[in-house]
Amino acid sequence: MVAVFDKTIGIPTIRRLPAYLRLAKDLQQKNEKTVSATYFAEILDIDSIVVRKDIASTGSLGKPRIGFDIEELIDNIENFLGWNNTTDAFLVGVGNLGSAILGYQGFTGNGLNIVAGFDVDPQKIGTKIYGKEIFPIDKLYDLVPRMNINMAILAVPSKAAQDVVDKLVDAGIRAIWNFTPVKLKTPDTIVTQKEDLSSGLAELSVKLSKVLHHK
Amino acid sequence: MVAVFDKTIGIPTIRRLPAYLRLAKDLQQKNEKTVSATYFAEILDIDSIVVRKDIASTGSLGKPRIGFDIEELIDNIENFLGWNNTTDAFLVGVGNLGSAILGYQGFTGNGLNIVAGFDVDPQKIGTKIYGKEIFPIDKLYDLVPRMNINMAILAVPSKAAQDVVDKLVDAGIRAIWNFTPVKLKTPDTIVTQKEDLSSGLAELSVKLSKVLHHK
DNA sequence: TAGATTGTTAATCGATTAACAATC
DNA sequence: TAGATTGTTAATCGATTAACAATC
Repeated sequence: MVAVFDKTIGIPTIRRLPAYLRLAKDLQQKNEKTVSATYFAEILDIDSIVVRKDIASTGSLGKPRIGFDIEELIDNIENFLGWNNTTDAFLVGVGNLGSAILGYQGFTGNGLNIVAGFDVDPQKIGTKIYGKEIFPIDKLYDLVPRMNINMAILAVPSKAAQDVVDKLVDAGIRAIWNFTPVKLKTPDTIVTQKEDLSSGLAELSVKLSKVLHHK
Repeated sequence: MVAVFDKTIGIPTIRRLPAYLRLAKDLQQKNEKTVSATYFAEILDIDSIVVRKDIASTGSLGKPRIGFDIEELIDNIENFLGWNNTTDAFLVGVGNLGSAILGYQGFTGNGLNIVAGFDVDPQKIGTKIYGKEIFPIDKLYDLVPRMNINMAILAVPSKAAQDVVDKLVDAGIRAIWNFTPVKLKTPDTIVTQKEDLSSGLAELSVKLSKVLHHK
C-alpha cells in the first residue's frame, strides 16, 4: 500500500517553518549559498534533529558536511506553505488592532497581501489607512467574488464576530484568520485559525510566577 | 515519595485556561452560579474530558450532575495564572503594533496593566497614546526599579530587538513578551514568550491549500 | 431512583529525543 | 583521509483519548 500524499506533517513542524524561511532569506541577502540544520538550531535554540526533520518534510535534501542549498530550501518551504504565490486577503474591522495589521510590513515575506479593509464606521468608510481603502461590510458580497479573494482577517469586536463571519462565508471566503477570542461557527468547508494573545500571556504569566517565587 | 508541588501542568492546558476564564466571566455576568465542563467543551469545540482535566489542574472540584461553582472556578484559574493580582508592564516600541497593544482593552481581564510606553522617536516622546505616556528608552533604568515593573512587551523593529532586550534586562525586567520574530538572547533568570504571527499564518495557509485543492 | 456529570485509571497517539549508519 | 553533517530507525516522553466507577 503506497500512500504518497498521506505523509501528514505535524502542526509543530508547520509552525516552525516560517522561522527557518526567515533565517534562510536573511542569509540569502548576505549572498550565502548553503546553510546547515545546525546553524538554524543554534540561532533558534532548538535541537538540530528537529530542524533536520522539519526541513526533510518540505522535500529538501542536504549534503553531509555542507548542508542545504539556500535557494532550494526557500523554494521548498514557500511551496509547502503556499507562500510562493501571494494570497490576497481582506481585513475586516479597522480598529486599533485591525489598523496595525493593515500597516504591518512583515506579511509580504509570508505571501500575504492585504488588499482592502472593511468596517461599519461611516467615518472610516471611503478613507485610506496605510494606503488601503476602507469599504462598508456589505461590499464584501460584491468584492469577494469579483476580486477572487479566499482569505479574510477578522479583527472586529467580539460581539460582532459571528455575524461578520456569517457574512464572510456567504460572500465566498474560504479561510478566516481570527484575531478575536471568539470560537467561530463555520461550515466544514471553511478553515479558520485563531490567534489568541491571551494564551501566550497565560504562558508568560505562569513562567513569571515561577521565577518570582524561585520555584 | 510525596511531591506536592511537582505536579507540573502542560503548556497546552495553560494555553486553554484563558478561554474557560473568559466564558466563566461571561456566565457570571448573566448571574449564572454553576457551569459544567460539557458546556465549555461544546462552546469551544474540544473534548469534555480535556476540559475536566484542565480545570482539575487549577484545583477546582465539581459536583456530579451540577458542575463547577463559577466564582470558585474563576478564582482558581486566575490564581493559577497569577491574574488575580494585576501585573504592571511597560511597552517598548510604539509603532503600529505597539500602539495597537497600548490601546487594546482586553488585557485588563487578563491581569495585565500597561502603564507606559517607550520609544526612540523624539516626536513620540512626551506625548500620550491612548492615555499612556511615552518615554525615551533610557528612562527604563530609572522607571523599572522605581515602579517595580517585572514585565515588558517588546514591539520594536527586528533590528533593534536584541539591543532593547539587553537594556530591559539591565534595567531589571524579569519577563518579556516578544512580538518580534527574533529569538532573543537572555540570561537564564529572564523568561520570554514569543508571539509569532507567522506561525499562525503558516497553519492557516496549509489548511487553505488543502481545501482549495480538495485534498 | 435514574441519569448526567465528575474524576480516575489505562490505552493510544504523536512529537521529541537518542543512537547510529551513510556520505560528502 | 578525517570528521562534520545528513537521514533513518528505535526509544522515550507527554498529551489526548477511551473506559468506567463514583456520586449528586
